[in-house]
Amino acid sequence: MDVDTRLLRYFTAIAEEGNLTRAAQRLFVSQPALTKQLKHLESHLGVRLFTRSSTGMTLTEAGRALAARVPALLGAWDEAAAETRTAARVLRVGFLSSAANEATQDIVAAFRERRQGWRVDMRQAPWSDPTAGLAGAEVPVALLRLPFSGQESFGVRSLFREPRCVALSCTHPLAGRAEIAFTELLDEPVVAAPGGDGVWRDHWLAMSEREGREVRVGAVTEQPDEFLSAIAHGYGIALVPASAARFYARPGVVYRPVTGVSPSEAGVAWHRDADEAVTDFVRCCLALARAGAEV
Amino acid sequence: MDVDTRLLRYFTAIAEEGNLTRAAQRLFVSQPALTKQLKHLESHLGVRLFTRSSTGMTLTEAGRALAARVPALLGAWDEAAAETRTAARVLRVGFLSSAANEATQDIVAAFRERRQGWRVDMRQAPWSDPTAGLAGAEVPVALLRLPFSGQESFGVRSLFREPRCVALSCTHPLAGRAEIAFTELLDEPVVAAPGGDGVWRDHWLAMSEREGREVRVGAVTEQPDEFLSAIAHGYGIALVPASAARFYARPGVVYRPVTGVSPSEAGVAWHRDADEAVTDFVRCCLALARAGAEV
DNA sequence: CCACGTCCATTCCGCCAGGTTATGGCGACG
DNA sequence: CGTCGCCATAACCTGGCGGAATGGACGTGG
Repeated sequence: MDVDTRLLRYFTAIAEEGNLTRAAQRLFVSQPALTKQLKHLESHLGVRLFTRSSTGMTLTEAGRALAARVPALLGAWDEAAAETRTAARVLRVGFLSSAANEATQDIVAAFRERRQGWRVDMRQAPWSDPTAGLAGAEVPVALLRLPFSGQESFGVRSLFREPRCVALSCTHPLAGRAEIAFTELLDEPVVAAPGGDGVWRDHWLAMSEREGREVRVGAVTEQPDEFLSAIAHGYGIALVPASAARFYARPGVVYRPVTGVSPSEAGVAWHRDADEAVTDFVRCCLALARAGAEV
Repeated sequence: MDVDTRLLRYFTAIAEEGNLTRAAQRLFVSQPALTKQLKHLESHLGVRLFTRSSTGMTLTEAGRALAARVPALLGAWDEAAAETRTAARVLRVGFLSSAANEATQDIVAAFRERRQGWRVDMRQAPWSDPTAGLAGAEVPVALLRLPFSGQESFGVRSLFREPRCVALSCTHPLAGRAEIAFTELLDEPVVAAPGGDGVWRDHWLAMSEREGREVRVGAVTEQPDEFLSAIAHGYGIALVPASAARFYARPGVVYRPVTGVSPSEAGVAWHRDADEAVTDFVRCCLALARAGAEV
């Protein structure tokens, strides 16, 4: 009777992968769940969309007809949603923990100054999505950390750089040191972000500074509070922006400067086909980035 | 995260009614269910779509923007589904119990002759939907009984007429009679179809032949088997097409000719914007209607 | 020819979204 | 000021979704 966008995304994933198992892991669901959903779609349409074989799934004539239509359907929905939000004078902004630091409030204030009567709806994203909702079209613009994979398909501007430091438990042997060389940390277990995103994860694990040394993952966390408690429990250490010392001070957690790792870069990213409000927001970001960089 | 067509239909119903309670009964759900679903949609979009008051719901600016888009979205989906079915060489045909009688098989055969390699997918509709799925766009074409309300918005052709007779329990006092006058039946309880469709229901209750006499409804049924068992149990009598005697003979149920009621008219109806396969099917119906009428 | 790997289907189970009924709060209206 | 209509909330129930484990069909390599 009813079809939702999820079903359509499932369908395209299967079509593109040509393989249920792989499509399932790409969508982060189990293979039986996909089987079942696909059956629903097929019985809803009364049509077989794929021919199954032991080598995989291939689209039928009907499946190809549907596949040709689905992107337009999903696009039309995203567009309608974006237009609705615009009409409500609400700008939804994704962000990653403290992505833009102290500048965030100023950016929002500047935007509300520029667009009287608008509201800014800040949505914090989990670290499993370094695009902060941009990739899933949940937000048209986001404050985040660079680089992230898939960056090329969005508009991206750098806002400022800041050094990275290390977060460790106050009980850690190195906690008393004023400064730590990254080479001293190569064998420490780390508290990492989940997910498979390559560039971004590599940056925070400082893969390029490890020269091939293995990473031992002591814990995986999605959100700041989980992260802090993992650090405090001594499950591992982690590289964080220097500003974390101001934003995430907590008993049991200390932050120490680190030498030998590249700085972190904060940025703003947006969907290419976004509306005027988004470009206004980006302008505000850029205007305030200089001020923020000096903090 | 995901939106389905149901949510959009709910939304338009609320927008059109301007009143949750009425929209709820139009959609055959409870009012709290609508409240909850609407909240989901609003929080998904991060936008208030209606302003609530004790006089009802009125669209906000954002709500109007969405309302302007939704028909196109739903239409695009229906279109994509129709095209997919066409590509699969499947024609889905809605029908109402024995709508086209013996002709049905011949029509299907003729269609398969005309369109080599096509399959016809017959979907039986419940009597709560006299359009046999046409109104909900579940099928592009249907075999049904005329008249039904909303008829003007579809293509409609009459196929044949046949007399109506009365179905009654074999224990009924009149069961032994060879023929019955409708005036003798005015005080009998009847087994009726559910739902509010005016013209169609009135026709089967023979409202215009009752001259204002009240109808007593003894039972309401959705499907032939329910109907037959209701008749057999003596919950009431009912007018049926004369052909029912052939299609629905059953122990405990007798069919008797009735005088004083208009005949029943079988027809084919289709969506105006349907594709070639549908018009082919309609042609087959018309070609075989004459043959069927003589049976 | 068999043993194994791959891929899709099936089964069973826990859980949540979406439904229902009952009830509360609030403004409009007589 | 009582009453009615309308929407929100609470408590509860159930069907469907998703997960883990398993089965079955097919191809492939030793």
